[in-house]
Amino acid sequence: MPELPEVETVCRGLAAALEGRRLTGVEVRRPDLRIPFPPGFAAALQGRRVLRIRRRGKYFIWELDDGTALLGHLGMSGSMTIRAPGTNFPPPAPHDHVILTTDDGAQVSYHDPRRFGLMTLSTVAGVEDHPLLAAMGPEPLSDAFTPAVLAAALKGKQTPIKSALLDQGAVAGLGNIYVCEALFRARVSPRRLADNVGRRKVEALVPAIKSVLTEAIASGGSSLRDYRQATGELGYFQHTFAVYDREGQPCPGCDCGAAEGQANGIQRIVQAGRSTFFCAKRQR
DNA sequence: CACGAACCCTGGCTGC
DNA sequence: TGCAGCCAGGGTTCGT
Repeated sequence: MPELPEVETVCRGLAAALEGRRLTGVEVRRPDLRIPFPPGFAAALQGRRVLRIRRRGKYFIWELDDGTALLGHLGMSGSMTIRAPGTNFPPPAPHDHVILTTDDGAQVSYHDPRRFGLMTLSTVAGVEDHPLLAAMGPEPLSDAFTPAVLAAALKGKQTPIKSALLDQGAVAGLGNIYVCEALFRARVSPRRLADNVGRRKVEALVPAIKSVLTEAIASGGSSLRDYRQATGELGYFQHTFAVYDREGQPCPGCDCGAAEGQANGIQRIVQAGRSTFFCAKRQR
């Protein structure tokens, strides 16, 4: 479910509520997420103060006051929800796998029906070198992400650009939705081989990726089925999708498919087992 | 080596 | 109404 904008939105919500707070309760209700919790997981968090919450790609990182880092991923269906101090906390729902309590009486629950998410421990000093993060590509919203850097990542790859951009080692944080949207903005066909994306198209892709991610973050992310911000609010970027999940609808760029009986419009294909949505007329 | 398919798991929707 | 089948925002592993 969550791609970079959703994880960023969740981290901002968590940071506002948790930075400076102490974790007074740690309840692990189900230990078998994608990878098991490490031994001593709950004890390592218990009593620690949260100094900072940040994001790397689709991972969240909590920096604790003893140099421990909590490193986690929301997978496809994970969410983190804050319940403010003073509210009546509902009993744990099915798939609430971790419940944290803070010293000001707030509660944070990690909920993940499909259990593709994970949480593990690292250190603040070494978390960037953790095996889960070490091979990750540049942050797309940083100044380090430039056309030259993207071109180098695509060079020689005989896989479609759609698949290449989903590779977290090329650029961090993109998922199925935002790759489709960025390719549309840059007018690049998802079927074009990565190695055959010319310099001008790479130069269009970089700002397309940056703009779609920036706008999605400003909208609180995209809520399709169960995604929510940490505050419980829905994101609303899904109303802005140009192509994602819009098969058969007119292309918002060239309006093909709008006229009666006209064959064009947004089409859906499958690449590497995932749906791709695009306009074959506008994206080349 | 580099690619795509299969798989991990559950829930929701579609169509018969 | 019931249920089988398919699909889903992620990532890893296995086979070609």
